[in-house]
Amino acid sequence: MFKISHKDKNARVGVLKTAHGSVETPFFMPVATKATVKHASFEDLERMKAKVIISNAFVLYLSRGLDAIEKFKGIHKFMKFKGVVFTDCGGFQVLRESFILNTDDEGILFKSPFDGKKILLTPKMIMDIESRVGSDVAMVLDDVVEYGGSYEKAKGCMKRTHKWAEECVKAHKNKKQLLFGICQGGFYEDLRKKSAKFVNGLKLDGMAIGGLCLGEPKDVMYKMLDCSLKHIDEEKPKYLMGTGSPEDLVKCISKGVDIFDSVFPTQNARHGTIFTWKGKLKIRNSKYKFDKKPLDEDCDCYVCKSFSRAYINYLMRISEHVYMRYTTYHNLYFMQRLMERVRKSIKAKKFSEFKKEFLKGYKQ
RNA sequence: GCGGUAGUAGUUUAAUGGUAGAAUAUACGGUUGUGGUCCGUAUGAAGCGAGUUCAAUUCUCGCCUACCGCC
Repeated sequence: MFKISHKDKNARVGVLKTAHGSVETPFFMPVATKATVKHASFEDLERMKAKVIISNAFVLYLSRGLDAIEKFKGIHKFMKFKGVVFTDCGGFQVLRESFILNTDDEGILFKSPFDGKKILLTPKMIMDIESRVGSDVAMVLDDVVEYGGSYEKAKGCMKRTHKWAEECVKAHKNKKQLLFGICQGGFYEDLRKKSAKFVNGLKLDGMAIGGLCLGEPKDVMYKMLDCSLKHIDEEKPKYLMGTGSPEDLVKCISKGVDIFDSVFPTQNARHGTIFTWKGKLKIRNSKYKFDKKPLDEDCDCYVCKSFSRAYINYLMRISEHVYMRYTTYHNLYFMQRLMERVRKSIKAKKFSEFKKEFLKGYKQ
């Protein structure tokens, strides 16, 4: 399932083997919650060589996409996506106030944003849904606590997360599908340790660290990440959920993280923040009004080859929404190339140099 | 020429005899397991002149401008 091929200190390159092909880690997954990456066609994803995406099984279920997906014998054929698909479980949606009604030990009671119906999501149920979606990697149901939540609350969520993880392992029957666990623990060191140890002990194909990047200061996030990573077996694939800024990825990879997903690159793209090898560029700013340069001078994506900053700036100012397609494409392309360079440098045992140089050049 | 109506941020507008509110535009930030194309902060306004009044963007008059009607 997962094999580490190269190591450079804590950073590593590995291969994750799934029902729809093998992919090299570290990698970044664009988010396709509702079976599409916003403003990116699958042709676009193929062209930028994004081989893994993550969808949300629970949202697919709520949006009544499941019947059609089953008719197509799985989400890959439904979306016409040739790569690997992860599915998230809906646990993160507890942080959306308009979405959640209540949580107890049995599961999470949601109010569907699509039709207002009440739905109790249980571990068993999400395993069934994820299996029907037919993703390559399913995530267990977890209970996330917000930043600032009390120790007692974080502890309660953690215990629930553990109980549900056991139930998911029991309910998971799909042999073609890998199952990843998620550890929690809020922002308390002892809980992080406890949770990582517990979930690490279950029969799972990979380990995710959840509940981070929720608005906490960076030093807190890295501290909590360290606490979790320390208690996860080295040979397991390690997935940090929800983190997606270029600097964070490079830093987290140096700590041994293999897999990432986040809306950060796509959301920033829609809001006009462009990732470049020299750092963030806010394409709406007036200084780009007449700029003939490409979005990123060091990028060879088709957007950078075709269009000027002035043009994208203009499209955004007049709300011609096609700019989102261009900026989304560029940011995701950037993430893919970043991961390529990371893997290459680890293989050459030059990751720390790469990291140092990248972070030096990448201005906030 | 006569009569009517209206003049408030760049634009569209609100309220008011006493601190002129918003939307949009502009400027700059933010965004991290997607409730979206979002959010935050800042800049920015009474056509001109006179009168009444302690105080006028507000009431009165004149001028100017725009629109409408009439000759």
